[in-house]
Amino acid sequence: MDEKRKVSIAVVKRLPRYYRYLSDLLASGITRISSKELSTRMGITASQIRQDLNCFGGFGQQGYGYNVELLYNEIKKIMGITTNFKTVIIGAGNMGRALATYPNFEKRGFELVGIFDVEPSLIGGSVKGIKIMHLYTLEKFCVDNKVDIAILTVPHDRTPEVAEYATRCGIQALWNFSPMDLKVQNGAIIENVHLSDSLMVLGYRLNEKRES
Amino acid sequence: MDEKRKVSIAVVKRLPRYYRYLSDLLASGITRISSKELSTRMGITASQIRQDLNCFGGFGQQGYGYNVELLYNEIKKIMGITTNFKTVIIGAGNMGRALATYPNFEKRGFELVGIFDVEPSLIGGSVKGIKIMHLYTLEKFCVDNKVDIAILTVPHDRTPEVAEYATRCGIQALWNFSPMDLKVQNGAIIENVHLSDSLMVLGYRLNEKRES
DNA sequence: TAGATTGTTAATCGATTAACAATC
DNA sequence: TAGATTGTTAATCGATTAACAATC
Repeated sequence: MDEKRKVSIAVVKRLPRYYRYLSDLLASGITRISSKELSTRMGITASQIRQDLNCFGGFGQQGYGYNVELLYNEIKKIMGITTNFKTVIIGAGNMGRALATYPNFEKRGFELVGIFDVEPSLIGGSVKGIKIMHLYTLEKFCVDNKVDIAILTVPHDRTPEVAEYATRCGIQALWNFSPMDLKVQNGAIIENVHLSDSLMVLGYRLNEKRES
Repeated sequence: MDEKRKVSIAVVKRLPRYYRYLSDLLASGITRISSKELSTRMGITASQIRQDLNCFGGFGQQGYGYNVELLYNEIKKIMGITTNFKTVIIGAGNMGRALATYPNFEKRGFELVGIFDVEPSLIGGSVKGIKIMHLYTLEKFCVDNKVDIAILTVPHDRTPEVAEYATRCGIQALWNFSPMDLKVQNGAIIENVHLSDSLMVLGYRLNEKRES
């Protein structure tokens, strides 16, 4: 009895954006907002906002609009920010260490519980008070700690094996920073970040602008 | 006389992916490929591949398929990888320094020419052989060097003013890492990265999977 | 040549936008 | 109550997929 159909990925990808705007509204003391007013701020249509939100429920009120705090908390729940995902970083290089100190992740409900690497000179060190451990101890670590997510910031050529190992340890979600499409393994969920892809799109758009 | 209509952003965003797959094919010594075979590897339809490529020209040959090296070089040109964009990093914190050492950017035609910050303890130091300079010297630096792109890895609250300053210095493209939608200023092109948005989507999908 | 595979047009699908009755 | 604005259905738009004639 699967009564509600799956929300499209296009909608899901807009949710963090709604969350950011609502957070800003809340911070500036605005308590109610109409889809019309929000659409002006976000640069999308009011129709789209109402359609998107109605995938999850009727959070508004006719003639009034939306209560900012209520809507903010609803999206917080929908996005799982209240879940407190236990997260490990695999790969304690520059990018791994940068992500470890990224302040936004904790605010969004992601708790860093461990950092792993294979490089002897790094192991035993710590980032943000969290010890860097040897990757081979991840399996034991996952038995003791219920790890939800692994952030993969490992060299390109090691990524597939590390991903495979992480999922074998029972980690169900991978956030991959290598410039490759990691294939789903052992049923794990994967988000590929592809920073250089994004930069290449910027380059394309810059050339396009200059040519016009 | 604008005879060719603008390529949709959906297509442009797939180009780096084609580029990666072709690079891999080239590395493994495969010299020709059909849209059918490539579609299997990439997990998209052959129709989409042919449609996408034909936005830019007819690179294939009936009965044969595509020459891998030729197609690779065409996409390289289309994406502007041959352009060698001069790039500066603004914000020499953890993320800025991590990006400075990210090996893929140079390979993709982005040359790091300067790093800027306002923090006195950082200025004078260097990353990857490139001196960290005071942000207020950026204007002069841009007069002496033709800077194409600024990578913004500055704190959230300083981002709008820094972006505005960078564009006033004549920089036409910004790659923004702050969790906010930077508005186009002085006609500059902007790509927002939004790492925490991506992580939140991963969290949503993980919850969704667990609930099913 | 015959088989394979492109380039391109037409059909389908899904996402966005418009419209409006319901109702606060 | 009258005005405003939602939730939702219908219309539109654009992107993806299918089909196939052209041709290597």
